[in-house]
Amino acid sequence: MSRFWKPGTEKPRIVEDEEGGILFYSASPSSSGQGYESLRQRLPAYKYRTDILYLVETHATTIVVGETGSGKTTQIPQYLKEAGWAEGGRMIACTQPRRLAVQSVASRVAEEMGVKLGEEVGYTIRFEDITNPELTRIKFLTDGVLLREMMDDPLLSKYSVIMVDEAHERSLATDILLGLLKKIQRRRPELRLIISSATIEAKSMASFFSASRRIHGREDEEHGPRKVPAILSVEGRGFTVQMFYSEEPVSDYIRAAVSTVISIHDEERMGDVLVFLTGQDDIDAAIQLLTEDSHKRKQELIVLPLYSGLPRADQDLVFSPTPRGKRKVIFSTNIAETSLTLEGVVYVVDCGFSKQCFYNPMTDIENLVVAPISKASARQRAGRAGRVRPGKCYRLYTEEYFINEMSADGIPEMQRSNLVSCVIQLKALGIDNILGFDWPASPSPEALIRALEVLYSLGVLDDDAKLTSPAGFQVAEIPVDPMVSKMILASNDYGCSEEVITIAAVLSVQSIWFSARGVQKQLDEAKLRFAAAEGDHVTFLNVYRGFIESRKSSNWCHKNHINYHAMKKVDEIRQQLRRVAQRLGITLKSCEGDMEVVRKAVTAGFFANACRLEAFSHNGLYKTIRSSQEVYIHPSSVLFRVNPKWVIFHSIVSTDRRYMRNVISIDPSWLTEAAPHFYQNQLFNPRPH
DNA sequence: CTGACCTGT
Repeated sequence: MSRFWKPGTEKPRIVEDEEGGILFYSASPSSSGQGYESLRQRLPAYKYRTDILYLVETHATTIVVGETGSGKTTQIPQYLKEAGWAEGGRMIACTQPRRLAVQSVASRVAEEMGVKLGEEVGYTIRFEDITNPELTRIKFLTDGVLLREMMDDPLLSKYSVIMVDEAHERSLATDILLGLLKKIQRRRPELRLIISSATIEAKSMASFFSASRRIHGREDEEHGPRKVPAILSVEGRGFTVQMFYSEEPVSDYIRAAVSTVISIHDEERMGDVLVFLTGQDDIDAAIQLLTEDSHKRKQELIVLPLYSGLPRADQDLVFSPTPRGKRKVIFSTNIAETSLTLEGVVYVVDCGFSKQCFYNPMTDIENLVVAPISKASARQRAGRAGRVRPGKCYRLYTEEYFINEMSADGIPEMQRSNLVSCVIQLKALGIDNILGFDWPASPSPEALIRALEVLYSLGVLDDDAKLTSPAGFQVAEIPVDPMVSKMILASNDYGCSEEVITIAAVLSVQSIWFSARGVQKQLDEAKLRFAAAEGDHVTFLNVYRGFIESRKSSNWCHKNHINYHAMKKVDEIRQQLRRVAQRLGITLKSCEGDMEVVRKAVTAGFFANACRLEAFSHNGLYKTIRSSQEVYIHPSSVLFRVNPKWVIFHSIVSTDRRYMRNVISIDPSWLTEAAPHFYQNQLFNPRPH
């Protein structure tokens, strides 16, 4: 059982742990915080309490290397508060990359302190602000929310200490935040930073925060904290994990994973198995193989898939306790690497790959590809076997490959993403020299220049690459992709903001359609009930109207193959966008069914994604106007096989062909109307056919 | 004639 549970006392319950994963803690002893004192003192972090406080006092930046179960996330903010860092109206902030982690860590800390959540201890995530400006002293928040807060308070002046947790994950928001915090430190020497990171990244974090691009010798060494970061290592509470490697390279990792599971089951003592694969297809194939191969063992195995697209009820199955005499086998994507922690896992099988998204600034296309993982990822996966008792990890690659060929770290998201949103955020914070910005991991100049070009073409940046007023500031203010923001701004001129905000909300979620194996046909039929001749964006409006008319019924969604949770999110985003739009002076107005103005507003944001059907094309070949790239309408679009002459797409997925997803038909004259500078006269030049 | 790794404002 879990290390926090005293057998025979109370039943364990599930809450998030400090890695943002799920772990069994003992049930709360009572409503008072008294009972936590001894529990807190047994955490590894407690031994370092004095050291942590001393280092934070004397150093501008402290890097805490803390492994699983060290208690750093829940304890350090409390130590800081106890030492007086939250006095005089100041606050202690602690950021997390994920919403769930923010909520659970905040409620855990409130419980330990014996205070009501939302008073002394609070949290803020999108759509949810559980803080009290008068009372809150310790605030947990996503790093994305803290970035948004900077737009109102660029120096984050209400915080005395900012702890950035899980910095080794190198998410886009974390890296932007780190770059900006380094800048803030120069203006606010009294501010303290705590960066929490895994071992591998600690040194690069330290050198990032020590290196100064300013003139040396200016620093005032007699007063204030030391500028060179301190590094403190706190041991974790993970159990040892024994490693096993393939003797030879594996050609079919799905088959290898399944046979490894079978031999674990036949030869090893009880304990659940977690298998890391790359995606839904892998997982379905592996489960099919295993159930075919192991019908004899059927009564003993509970085989479950786990990926984010799975309905919530199916996801919850993996958390139910394994009955006595049975063994759970979970086939999972990367979701189990950082986002969720499964209790009871003793054996991990690691295929050595994951799906990763790479952005190509030359083609402006994102590619989702199966790629080898890094050593850091492999260690993280292996560590999932050592939370309950000593575990075993089976790597489906050779030890030689691990040592000599696997790269130490993954490529930070910053270096493989479209940077349009990132650049506009920095511009809104007054960072003029984007190319010279001091990033924790510099993105390629090509990606930055592409982002600047896109923003310039949207009229968001002027000739001096400064944010335009008011358009640039308005686009930065709306919490969606800049092209979507631009579309919302344009909707004000066309008198269709209600419709366009709904479309913007739908475009901001993964997919509103519910797709599962074997029901594609029913899904296609359901789609036809909502399909609009103008294209997918107008179809979304029909779906949303139906959802509202059904009074947001989950049953209605189910019957129409629509993802209820996605629609709830659409509704929340829509409400947020309406509030922001009103604040920016946009009139909320419906065009009452005039879809031409809606399509014009879409064009105003997405003119750069215009395509023309090739003359005499029999297979639906389009070419983009901007760069003559060959593209096709995705079969999931309502315009598939309709093939209007002129279309605009929202995004491209690249497989063997490049497919446009979410397509709307337009009139080419709207392009020159929306972006004369962008198209000039290239549209109507006759081309030889 | 077919795609959805994971996050976040």
